[in-house]
Amino acid sequence: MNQFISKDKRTHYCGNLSESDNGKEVVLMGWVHRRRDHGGVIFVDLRDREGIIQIVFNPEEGETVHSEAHKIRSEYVLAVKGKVRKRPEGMTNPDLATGQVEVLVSDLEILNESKTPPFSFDDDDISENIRLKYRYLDLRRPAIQKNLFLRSRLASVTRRYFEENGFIEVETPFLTKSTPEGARDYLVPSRINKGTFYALPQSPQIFKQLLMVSGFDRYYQIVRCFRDEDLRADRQPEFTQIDVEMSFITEEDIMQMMEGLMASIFKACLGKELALPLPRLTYADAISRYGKDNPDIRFGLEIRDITDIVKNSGFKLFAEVAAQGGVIKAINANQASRLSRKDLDGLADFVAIYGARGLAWAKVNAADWTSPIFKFLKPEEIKGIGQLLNAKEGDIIFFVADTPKVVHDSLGNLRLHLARKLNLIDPDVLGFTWVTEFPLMDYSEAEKRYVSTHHPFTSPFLEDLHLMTTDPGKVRARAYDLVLNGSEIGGGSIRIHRKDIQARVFSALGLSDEEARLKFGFLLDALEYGAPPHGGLAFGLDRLTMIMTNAESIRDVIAFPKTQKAACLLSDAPSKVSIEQLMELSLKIV
RNA sequence: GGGGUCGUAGUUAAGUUGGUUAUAACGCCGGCCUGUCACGCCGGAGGGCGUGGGUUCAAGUCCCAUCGGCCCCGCCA
Repeated sequence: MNQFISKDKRTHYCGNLSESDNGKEVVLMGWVHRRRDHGGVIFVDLRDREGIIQIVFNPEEGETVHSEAHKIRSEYVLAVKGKVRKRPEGMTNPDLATGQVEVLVSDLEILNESKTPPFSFDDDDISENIRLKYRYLDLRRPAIQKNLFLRSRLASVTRRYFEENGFIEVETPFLTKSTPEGARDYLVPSRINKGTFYALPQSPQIFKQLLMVSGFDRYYQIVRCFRDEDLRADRQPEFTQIDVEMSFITEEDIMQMMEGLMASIFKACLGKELALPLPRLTYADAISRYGKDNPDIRFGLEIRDITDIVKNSGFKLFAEVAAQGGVIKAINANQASRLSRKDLDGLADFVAIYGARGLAWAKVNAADWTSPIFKFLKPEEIKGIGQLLNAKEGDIIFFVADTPKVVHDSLGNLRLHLARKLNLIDPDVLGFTWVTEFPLMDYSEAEKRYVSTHHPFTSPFLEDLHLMTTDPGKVRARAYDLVLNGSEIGGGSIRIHRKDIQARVFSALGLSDEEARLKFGFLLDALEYGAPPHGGLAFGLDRLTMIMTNAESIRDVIAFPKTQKAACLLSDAPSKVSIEQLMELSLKIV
């Protein structure tokens, strides 16, 4: 035994064999994907990470091997030696990459048996429950392997790009200090310092800024980050960031550098050329035209403001909303008249999710509209709306009247919903856009104060500084997000490097000197020792991989993901710990 | 914190207004078969319906609670 592994080394991957290997003696290792036993000849589809090859056991080639082959079952691990040969005329399999050839086996060793797997590796609709419990089997599926190979390539191209451009990769700590701004932290109790806690980083933000103070000039890191917030199809509690920071630069320099990175990645991973520079939108435009700060620009259906047209409308709701400082906006779903009355009612339910109390609609006919609100509107209003939205016969216009936030949320999401329903998105188009000039701060109703849109170290536009005390919501930030196909794949900013400006921002955020010092003291100290002008950005590696692989869930691009309840079904984490462990940490469960 | 949806053999699903031994396909096991590639043919085993209560003569079907998967709102600087 043990002829294989130690002596007869593997010569080829299964999936790499082709006609050019015809006649070669090869040694293969792999898993039994399927077995077809014809009584005489036995076919086995042998699978490894590169693909599948049909191997043949023929009784005429040796009775011992053939009888051993009878024992083979699904997912057994085999080592075989044999000769590659072209398949006989008419016996090729065009559905298989290696379908022109097969391997006639002369030696077989069953390296390991396998229990019958709990699900089929061909099946696409296995419950995630089962998939995640047996993740090591789920990961045998070629589709998922392909995702992880692309992810690895993406990371590798990224490293090469940054090395070529003079960046240094520096590791920053995972056991660090809790920063109460922003997301919830994952906490780690300190045994040595009882009653105190480390926090796992939500991002290496402060450390990378410190590295700029230290003079490293150009830093990057592919780094895990942690946020203890609720999960979504594109959100995991631990995720990977491509983290970047540069000194002595403006936003133009960063954006250019990052566009180069995107071009390298898409070229190397997907063979796609990007047209640079990438398009740009201001935050204000993104919101007003698309209702979102992560607009999907691959299709139209843009939002139009009709407040001025209908503020004195005979339709009382519009007039009232306008009088109360709300807005009335609309989108034209071109040629959507095939939507049924039932569909339209469904859309009203859809926008209700985002707080809209109603969804008015109008089917555009040659001479008039079919619409519940038609009779309330004056002819000039109908004309004005029709012109602004370029309405043609067969179109359906949708209206929402409410606060700006509700209008933008509901129409922004309705726009996406309709695009999918009406099949308006070309899957081959890459909808890149930068979104710039974010507001520095938003008013938080929950906290009754202004909070940072991005983070408190983001530099304001200097020309907006005078608004800091009078109208903080109007101050623009030197921040920029990169959006791809309606997904925020990265974001960053020019940072504050001057202590006086940092103090003004903290004060606008309602942070006292003491509080600021308590939370970020070490950064503030550092800014006093010759901090260079600097800025950076971070990409979500998982989300980028998701888009590039067309994955529907972030779990499909992460080897061992968590469920929506933040659990790992494979390892059963999180789990209870012993009382001894708790005592050692001086912790008590309340 | 909230809304929605799902949980029935190993897997994927079907199970009408509650009613005899709970279906099917694939998989699995056994037999036959020398060219298939979702091989074919014959035969067989396998679950008591996520869990715990309850209503009822009778519950997979109704009610309550609970656990878990997924999607979404809030949240995610």
